[in-house]
Amino acid sequence: MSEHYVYPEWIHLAHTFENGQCFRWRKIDEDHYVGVVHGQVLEVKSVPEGTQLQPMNEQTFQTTYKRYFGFGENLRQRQEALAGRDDHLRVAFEYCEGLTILRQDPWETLVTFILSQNNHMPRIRSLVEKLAVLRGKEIHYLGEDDELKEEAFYTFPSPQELSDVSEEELRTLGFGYRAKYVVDAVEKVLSGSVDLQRIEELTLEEARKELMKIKGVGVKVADCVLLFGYGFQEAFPVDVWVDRALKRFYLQEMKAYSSREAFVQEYFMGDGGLAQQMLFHTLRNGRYT
DNA sequence: GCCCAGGCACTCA
DNA sequence: TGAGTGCCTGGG
Repeated sequence: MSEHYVYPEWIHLAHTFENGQCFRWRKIDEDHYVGVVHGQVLEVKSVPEGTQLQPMNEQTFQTTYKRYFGFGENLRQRQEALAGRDDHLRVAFEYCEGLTILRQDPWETLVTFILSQNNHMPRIRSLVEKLAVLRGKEIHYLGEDDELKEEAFYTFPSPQELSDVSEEELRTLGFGYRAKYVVDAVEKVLSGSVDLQRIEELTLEEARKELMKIKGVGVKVADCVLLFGYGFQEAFPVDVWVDRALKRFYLQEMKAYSSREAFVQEYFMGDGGLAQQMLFHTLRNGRYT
């Protein structure tokens, strides 16, 4: 049996893993998931004392995974502050308790959201998985579940590992017109014309511009990468669902602002990313009547 | 079997 | 600067 570690903070795993911010977690049963993160197969379970991770030791947790799960970032207080703004956010707060915004690997997040455009979630999952099988490293599950032990898992391939992948090869796998976007992202990151490390030091606006140098990356995809990959808490990706929510709930308020962007920054108090996830998740799951 | 999805790029006014 | 349209594909 591999080592495990329990962090004394509870998060709602289903709300966190099944809200469209990540695509490599799989449900084993209630409050129990398995996924590939930072090059290893990780099992996560909600337990009475908090959140149990396996395999994990305290040092690895502190250096890598604490950040990934967004632990220790006053999530509840921030959600509560948003809930105080209006009834729509209050409803979302009650439904989304324990929803966390993950801080995933920027490269993986970038490619994942390039693949997300014009796609359903199950298909996004399938494409991400295909890419992992294509060039990722095979790794194995180290827990106690006998079925999972038999399975092969794959890391998400680095830009170097994808350097020899052609548009043609990706098209054959069903990537469609997004194939050339993935190839372009690999080229620009490897050549240094897009510097993924530098992005975290930029302002939201500058960071967006940098990411949008890549073909197939527009404002929506860039904002997803900045929020889910870099932790820009003020990033506010607007997809069809969030667009519906804004029009349905905030049309009047928005008119008082010079732009939608200005409204979002002011109204959600710099915590647009969290507000966006709450509204998206609540609306998409039919909790607004 | 058809429809359409957590968009983007390109064109044209 | 904004609206309109084509794009790959397979899950629902």
